[in-house]
Amino acid sequence: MLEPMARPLAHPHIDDVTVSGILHALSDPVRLGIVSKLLTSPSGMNCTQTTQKLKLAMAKSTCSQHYRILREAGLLVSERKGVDLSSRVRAAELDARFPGLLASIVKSYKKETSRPARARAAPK
Amino acid sequence: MLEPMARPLAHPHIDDVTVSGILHALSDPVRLGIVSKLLTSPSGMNCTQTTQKLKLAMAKSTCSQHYRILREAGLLVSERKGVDLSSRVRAAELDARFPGLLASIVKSYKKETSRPARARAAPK
DNA sequence: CGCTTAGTTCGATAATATTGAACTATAGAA
DNA sequence: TTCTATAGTTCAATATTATCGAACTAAGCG
Repeated sequence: MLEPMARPLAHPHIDDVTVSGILHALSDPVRLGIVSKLLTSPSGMNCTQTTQKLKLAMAKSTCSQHYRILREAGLLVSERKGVDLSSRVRAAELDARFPGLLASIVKSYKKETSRPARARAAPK
Repeated sequence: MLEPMARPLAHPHIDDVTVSGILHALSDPVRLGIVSKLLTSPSGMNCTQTTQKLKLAMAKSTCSQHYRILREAGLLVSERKGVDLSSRVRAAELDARFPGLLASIVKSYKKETSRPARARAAPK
């Protein structure tokens, strides 16, 4: 009998990756945090580790969606590693297509998180 | 009698501008196009000119919303110039807060628009 | 004033995102 | 092999957000 064949994951060709797509994917603070974290996690990271490391409370279905969005925008490659799905940033490819873009975004993000936005007048 | 006082436009303090906010604002191709165009339009640009110059067909209410989103994300300053509202990019301030970010995004956008993404297998 | 140009606001509809529950995939134990 | 636990995905319902036309507000001009 044939292999059940794990459902193929959608990874766009690097030439199909768009700036708008990248910005949309990273416009969510959670996803930006994921990518930022992944860049310094050479062995990749899965959903569970993500929720732990970023100290976020979110449904696993939500985490799954975030990864799907990042993957479909061309930011990540995901592959099965035993029971879990491990993802990494397509850093080299992305930098070849849009030199400096991702690095610039992550740099700004880190600057921001190291010193959060000032307190609002009316914090709602 | 007091001035009718034009409704004040919301312009966030530069320290309240966030990376996610910027990326979200620019994640829409129309808005990215507007900002890109504005950067080379020193005298500013209004909604009508935007629709013309970018050759876009959109309701003026939609254009108004796009400008509102860009303004509230901290990307633009808008001011009345007689009958119309003229907007410009807060380039210097933004570059001081997030060095290179906007320039990097616009550079990538221009690269992309100068040579569009390759044709899809199934252009739907 | 009254007319024209330029935007904004509003109400309805369409497109996205979030979540818990149910389902699929893989590894390891019995 | 069958049973269990772990890790994600898919689904259906709900909540946000975006788009559009229509109605309304602001500013300049005759």
